[in-house]
Amino acid sequence: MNETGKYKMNRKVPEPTLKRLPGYLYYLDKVKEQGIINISAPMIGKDLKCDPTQVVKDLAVTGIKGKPRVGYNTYELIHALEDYLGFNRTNEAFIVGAGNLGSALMAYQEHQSLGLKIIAAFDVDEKKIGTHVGRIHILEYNKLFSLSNRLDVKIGILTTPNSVAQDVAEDLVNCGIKAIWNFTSAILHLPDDIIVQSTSMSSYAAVLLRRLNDSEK
Amino acid sequence: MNETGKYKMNRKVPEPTLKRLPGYLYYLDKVKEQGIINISAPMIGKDLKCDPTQVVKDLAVTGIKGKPRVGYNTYELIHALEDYLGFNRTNEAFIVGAGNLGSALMAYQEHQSLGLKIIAAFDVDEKKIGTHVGRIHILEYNKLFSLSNRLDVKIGILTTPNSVAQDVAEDLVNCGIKAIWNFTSAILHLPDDIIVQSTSMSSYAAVLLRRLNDSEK
DNA sequence: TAGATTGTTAATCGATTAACAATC
DNA sequence: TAGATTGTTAATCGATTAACAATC
Repeated sequence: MNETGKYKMNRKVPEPTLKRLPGYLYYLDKVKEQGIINISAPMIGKDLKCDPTQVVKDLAVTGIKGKPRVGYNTYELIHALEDYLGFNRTNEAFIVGAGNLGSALMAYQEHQSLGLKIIAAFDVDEKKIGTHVGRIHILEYNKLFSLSNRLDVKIGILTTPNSVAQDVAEDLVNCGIKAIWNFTSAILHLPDDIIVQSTSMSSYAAVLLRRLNDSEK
Repeated sequence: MNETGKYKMNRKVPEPTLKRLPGYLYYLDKVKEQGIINISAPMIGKDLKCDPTQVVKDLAVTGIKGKPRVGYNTYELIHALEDYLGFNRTNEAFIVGAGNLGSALMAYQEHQSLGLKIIAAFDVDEKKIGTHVGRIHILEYNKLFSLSNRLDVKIGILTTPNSVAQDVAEDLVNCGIKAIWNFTSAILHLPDDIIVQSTSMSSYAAVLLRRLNDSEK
């Protein structure tokens, strides 16, 4: 069968590749600012400390074509990456749990460059309800249901205490959320078609601390 | 040659394994609370949605022994994991950059269960210097050098703007820091013996957004 | 004892790296 | 043209999964 569609294929793009793509984007923005029009994979590889062949393979998933002996057009490459990752669209999200981490994510400016737009936050804490972080209002948790009825938000960011994570996740799914960015330690049991991306601080701490202890022998 | 030392070996433990270990720990704490004394790998695998063989292999890195037909002693297993990961020690850290993300990490209670103790924060913003988040004081950036002379802190948490990340990282290394937890998007170029753990929010966003778009076909 | 589970060794799977032909 | 770089196909490497013997 022939390859169709905007992007190269439907063969699932490996997660390690996807995780590397924003790194290229960040790097290319700096390259662009320096006025470099064409950039080659070996050059990118050198600056980013990774294999040039891998750079070629990674960039290929966006469908962009490079020119032998020249490299890739910086602008085209940036555009292709942003388009492929969805960073140039507006991806609306709800956030549940307006504690320390939740508030930080609300205030975190960089989300905007990812096209992530947090349109409302929810919490059960009376003291937080009615307040806001930046332009994002913190609403009563129960409002989640009525608000999701009127809007078509697909992404939910979960920054609640671990103990209520599963219940809240289920509520989010019932509200039509298709993807959950889970910052809790809870393992979520949800329908298979729901995309769950877990970002566990403790996983990173584990690697860091263990490697540190290894190095101290 | 014979295997020596407290832990099973010096064959490098795979990063995916290390990343999974805190998940077991979180799960086992809940199991312990339920009064379950012995827990088997197939049981853990079922609850955590992963392969039981993988559970066995993962847990083996801590050096703990299970009993056929019985499983592992819950308490011993928790202790072995905490010990292996260094979560039951006090791992002192500096944090540089007291913006939104930095402040959130300072306030984030869960770090304590990882044995991570942020003992001071540094920033160049006059308005922040002298204030504190929780019990952590925000000091003038230049104090980093004198303070690191008196203390023996090995971990630096980097939550500065991207533009100064490399410079600050170099300063940290000059101050005797051995491991850097990098929350910026910058690629750090540091001596090979320095452990760098990069936690990039945009990598997670990339995977989430791309998978979401894939699922919408 | 019988049988479930550990723990090790082998097979598979997937990602990275290498090789090389195509091309500008 | 000559040569650097892309892009594809093959080889390697490493992690996951399967198979099975040991054991309680």
